[in-house]
Amino acid sequence: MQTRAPQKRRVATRQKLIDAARQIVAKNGFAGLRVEDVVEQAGVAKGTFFSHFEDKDRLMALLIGTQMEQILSQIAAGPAPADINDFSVRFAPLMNFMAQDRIVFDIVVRFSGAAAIETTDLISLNFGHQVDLLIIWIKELQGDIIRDDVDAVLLAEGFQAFAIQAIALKFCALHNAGTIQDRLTPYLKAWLSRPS
Amino acid sequence: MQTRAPQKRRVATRQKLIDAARQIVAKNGFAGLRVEDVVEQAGVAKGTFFSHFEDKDRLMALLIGTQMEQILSQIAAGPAPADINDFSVRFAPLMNFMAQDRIVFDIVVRFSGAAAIETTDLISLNFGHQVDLLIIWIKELQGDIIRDDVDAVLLAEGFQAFAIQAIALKFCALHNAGTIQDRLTPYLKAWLSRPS
DNA sequence: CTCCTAAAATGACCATGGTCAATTACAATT
DNA sequence: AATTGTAATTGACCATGGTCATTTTAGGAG
Repeated sequence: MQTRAPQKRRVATRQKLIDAARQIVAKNGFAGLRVEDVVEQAGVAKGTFFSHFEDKDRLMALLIGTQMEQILSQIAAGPAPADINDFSVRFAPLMNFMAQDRIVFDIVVRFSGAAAIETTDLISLNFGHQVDLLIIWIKELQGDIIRDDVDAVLLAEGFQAFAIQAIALKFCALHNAGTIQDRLTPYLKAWLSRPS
Repeated sequence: MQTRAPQKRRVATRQKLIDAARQIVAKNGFAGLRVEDVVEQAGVAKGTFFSHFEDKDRLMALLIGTQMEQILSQIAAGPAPADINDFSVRFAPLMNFMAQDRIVFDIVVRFSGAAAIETTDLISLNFGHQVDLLIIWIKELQGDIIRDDVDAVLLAEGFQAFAIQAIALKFCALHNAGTIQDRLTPYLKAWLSRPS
């Protein structure tokens, strides 16, 4: 089945919608993003929006995923962690981004799909990329300060589970003392440390 | 500040709403729960609903939390796990309940502690009860098959992080092969096992 | 029993995400 | 250039969660 290439017009319209959404998010935050505002700013009809995006959440997932990829590439360009505490520190920008807003975190969780292989969804792709980077970092330290009795893939995916948990606690009124990193580190120490 | 006791009428109305909601969920599932149907079946006006529940999600959280407490008490009444694999098996009913439906899982995550704004929120309470039970189970096996170099509380909370991750993968189209328990067990073995 | 005040309930109304039959613009074919 | 099939867009309309000024009712005081 041959899928015809989209017309130039369609590509332009899509870009107008994305640009408009980005501006609105920059001004009002993700919580203040309304479809009516997006289409008005983009100068298209409401129906056009939904012919480009399955729903509002997909557009948000696109915007969020794009930013997550940018942040992750910054992290990947930086130095590898030297100790377990560094894992939290290096990932702080990405975790703080995910934790900036309840809506953002909800979207991330919903679309994370943790380490998906074949999908066009940027967030789940990003989670895959996170694992890729973590595996590289873990393998560098494995046998040294990191345990080598567990596969690096499992250790990397476990990191993500703890990260999500640490971020979730940020939104808990009862547990919002301290930074995300402070909450994550004890788990990582127990999870990654080489048994002595 | 003295809060006056609610009138009998109010208690009765609240119960009518909850009963109506339960019947609708039993018939249409959580995804098919509409506020208009609830108030119609309860025989009250729409505004009454929102004077009893902050929003629709809170009602769902109440229904879900109630069922989770029932399931957890069943689990607690059963035998303690004899090995690490048993942890997944014992918790299977609760995890399958949380994984029955995307909406249910979303609500659970949102209110699990990621959203423990109200201390009366049954779901976050339930997560606390889960930890309580897990701590008891862990302590029974700690030093034997379970590592004792990490605090039982941390181990219990880590269990939850892995459980959420395992359930989340169920909703990922690419990773929906196998049971939740199958996905959880490798993490638990690595997390709980006494280093040899 | 009759007032009276606060609690409780009401329902018209709003906000906003989402649908779809109808219309317009594009590009390939003649 | 005219025709035509289909991609792209439109906007009136719908579905449903949520609001709030108004009305009704409980139940205590006199």
